Amino acid sequence: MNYNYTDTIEYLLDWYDNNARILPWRENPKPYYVWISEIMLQQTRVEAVKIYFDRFINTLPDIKSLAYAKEEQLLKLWEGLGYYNRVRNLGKAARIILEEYNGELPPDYSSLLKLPGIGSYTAGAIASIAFQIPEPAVDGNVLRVMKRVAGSFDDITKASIKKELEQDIREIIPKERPGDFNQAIMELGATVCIPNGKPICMKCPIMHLCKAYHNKTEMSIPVKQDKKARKVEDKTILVLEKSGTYYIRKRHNEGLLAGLWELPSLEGKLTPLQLEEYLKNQGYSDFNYYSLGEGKHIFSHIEWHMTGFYVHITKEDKVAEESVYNSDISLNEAWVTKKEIDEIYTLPSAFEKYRGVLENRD
DNA sequence: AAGACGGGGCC
DNA sequence: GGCCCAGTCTT
Repeated sequence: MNYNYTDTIEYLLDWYDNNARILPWRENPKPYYVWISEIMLQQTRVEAVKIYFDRFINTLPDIKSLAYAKEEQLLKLWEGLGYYNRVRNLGKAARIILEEYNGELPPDYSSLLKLPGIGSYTAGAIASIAFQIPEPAVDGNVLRVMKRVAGSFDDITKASIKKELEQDIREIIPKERPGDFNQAIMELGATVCIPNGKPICMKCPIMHLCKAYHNKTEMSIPVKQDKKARKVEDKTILVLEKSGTYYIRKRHNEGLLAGLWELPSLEGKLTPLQLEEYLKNQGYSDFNYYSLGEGKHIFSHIEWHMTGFYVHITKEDKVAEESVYNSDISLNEAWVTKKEIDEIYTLPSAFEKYRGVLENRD
């Protein structure tokens, strides 16, 4: 397939020189900064990443500090960004880099690709941007822009289509400014050849050679296979309060929000009567409660429909005290203050609505 | 090849 | 309410 790549390069780089946004990780593109920013940017918008990036590199300024950071701290720095395995993989990769690469990111594509959390896109991005190695960095932007330019109705959700485009770009990527070339296409995709709504073709430096523009098919490209509907789950979220502390517990180590903390969330939508029964079973003998109303949180593949209750505990059975005390050793649950939740524990955004009612004591 | 994995902004 | 974002990993 002919994308008129050679012509494209000149226009693209020239446009990039005049239109690149000023971004924190662009000011000093050292490998560590490029790496952190690229991991954060996976499936995440530039605007959301900015604040997280600055805080992260100020707290953990180099690979060594990242390698030695505790998982609790890493998760806290990532709280609200989502896809939490990204930051766990960052830590793992940092330790591999210390052991196997003398503490420096390896300046070659295949070594980068082997590190946890780094796939073909990120390996290409780091190689080209941080090390000026001519490797492609094909993300959603690049797929969209290139398929529009080519006027192609290929289904971009297919892995084979992405691989093919990577190979095509590998053959024409300029040796001089490979990182700027990759970033130019992404920048074009993010600001001109946009995903939602109508692309601003009049501002595009390569509109004269864009087949989709010529054929007026820009709104029909890229083609993506339909994804299946989300599963809906009913949940009951509890804010259990006892002498100014709140009950939180650690989620299962596998699956959604693995290993993060949560306000107790029960399967299904409990009625007040069922709630009282549950609380008594838990050993709470005296309490009062009120409804916190409905809430909804949408994940990529699941939708939580929640109902919440605020429960003030005034008395609990000896048995319960005992069991809480015993299981406390596992560190899987805790009664903590709002301040401690804010500063130490990672509570994902799904609980935001109910987290909002927590108050500091005194 | 398909599904799991977060969260938020824009239309 | 749906789409999709500077994707990767697992099954």
